[in-house]
Amino acid sequence: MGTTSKALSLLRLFSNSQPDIGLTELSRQSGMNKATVYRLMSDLAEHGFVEQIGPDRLYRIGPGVMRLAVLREATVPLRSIAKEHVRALADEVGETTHVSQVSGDELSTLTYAYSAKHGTRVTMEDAERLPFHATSSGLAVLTYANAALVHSILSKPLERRTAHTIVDSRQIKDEMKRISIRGYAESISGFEQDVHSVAAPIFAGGDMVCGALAIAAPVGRVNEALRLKMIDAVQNRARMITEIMGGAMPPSPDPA
Amino acid sequence: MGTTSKALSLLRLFSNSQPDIGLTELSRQSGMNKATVYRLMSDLAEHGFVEQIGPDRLYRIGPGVMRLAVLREATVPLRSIAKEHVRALADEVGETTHVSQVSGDELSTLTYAYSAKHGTRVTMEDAERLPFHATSSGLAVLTYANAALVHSILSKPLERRTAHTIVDSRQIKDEMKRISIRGYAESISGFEQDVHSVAAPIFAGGDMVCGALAIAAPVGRVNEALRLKMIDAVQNRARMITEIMGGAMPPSPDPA
DNA sequence: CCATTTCGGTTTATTATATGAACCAATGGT
DNA sequence: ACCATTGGTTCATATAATAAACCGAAATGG
Repeated sequence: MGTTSKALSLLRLFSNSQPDIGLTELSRQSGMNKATVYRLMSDLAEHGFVEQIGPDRLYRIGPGVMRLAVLREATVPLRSIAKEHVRALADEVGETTHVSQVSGDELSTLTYAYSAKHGTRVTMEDAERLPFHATSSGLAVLTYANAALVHSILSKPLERRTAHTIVDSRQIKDEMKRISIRGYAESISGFEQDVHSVAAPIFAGGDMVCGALAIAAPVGRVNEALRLKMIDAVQNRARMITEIMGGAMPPSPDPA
Repeated sequence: MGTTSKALSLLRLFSNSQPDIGLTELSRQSGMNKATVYRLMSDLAEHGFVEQIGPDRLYRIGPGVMRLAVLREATVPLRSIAKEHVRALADEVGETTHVSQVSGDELSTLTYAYSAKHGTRVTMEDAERLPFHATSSGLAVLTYANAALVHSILSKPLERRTAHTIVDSRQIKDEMKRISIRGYAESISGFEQDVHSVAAPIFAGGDMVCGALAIAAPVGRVNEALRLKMIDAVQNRARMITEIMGGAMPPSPDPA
């Protein structure tokens, strides 16, 4: 692996549940030598991608990424657009909504919104990585993704998250065919127990899938009426976002 | 220079006025060999920091930075907080406002807001880099920055942006002393002709300066009444943001 | 319509750079 | 008082980065 890739892969270790990481811990989790990690992190820090805080010199994501993010949003304003629609959709349906975004072979939460309608709700986490095979968002994206991404995901063993997680790649492919016909993906307790979610793909810049819009509700609350409402609403909103992003839904999926 | 630093420095070439850059152009502007740039950009693309678009394969900032940005905001929510206050301040004063953020030895625009009160206004640019010596925001930050940053900025020659730009480091230091006493910085046509701006520092995590809040108005509109209003409002808002960010304004600046 | 330039990308011998084991000094818990 | 752990440093070794030349394709222009 190239040195640059090593440095960038260190950034992947940071997450919402692990926002601050020490030098030794980074070395452990990355499998790289401590001296190597030290130098790489110093390089990253020099450019503001990470910063060190506190007396124990833990690293965290730095201010430098914000400039790039503002720049990104200036050209591809997916997050700011998603924020509005995620809010509107949550109010409309009365359940938790979120938009996730593809980057390489990762799918992660961009923004989400809760509804005040019910006391119980599905809760979300910032910048959470979503597995493609176990979430409705992931399946929605995978269905319209290029063959390279599909292969990259399905060739590795699929993690069993719950008793309901589909971990057989053949079954996933069958499901993808159904999704391409219906136009939406559905997952019942496949990722988190007692979460029922539906999702629709978002396209940008031609017919390239760039993410997904999803609604997630507690399983017990999803009767057939709510389910149909969720499916209808998520598809409509996803179409709206796609249109604003200058994208187009492919009329029929790649039959290959 | 380390390989990682080279790769990251390539990202600095992207800006609002130059969001898409080709391989050869990157090579030219960075002074690095084309093959080197190619490999570095490939590494960056692999991690979603850049992506290639269109038939001419131009590079632009990729989706990967958004995940990091969301993560950053989850721990240091400067931008989301700034957004609200920048909006409120613009409405309050009737002029353009913005918050900028320090990253390493760079200061760049995080967010800004316009007021609809007047037909003419100072316009801003996303993710714009602001020179420390020629803007009120820059001077506000520099005044409370650590000695290393001050030296790093003032030891290099200072670019003359307009006829009014102060380019003598001794004069800058004198001005910094005055700023530390007054609590705000002021710049009249130092960066852009006919722009009068005032700024106050923002602190976070102790007494570390992390950015600045500023108001900018056309020179012709700034009578003494408006000027005093701007100064008062910008300081109040900056204090509010600092408080929310868990920061503290140092009672008296480093006398060194 | 052919010649030229420019583009993104690739190859390969050379060389500069990254690496990792061992080693500090400092801190904190037992 | 001791041991374990932390962040950080050193330096010989080996690996990975580099730069010039090259390629095919697509514009450019006379």
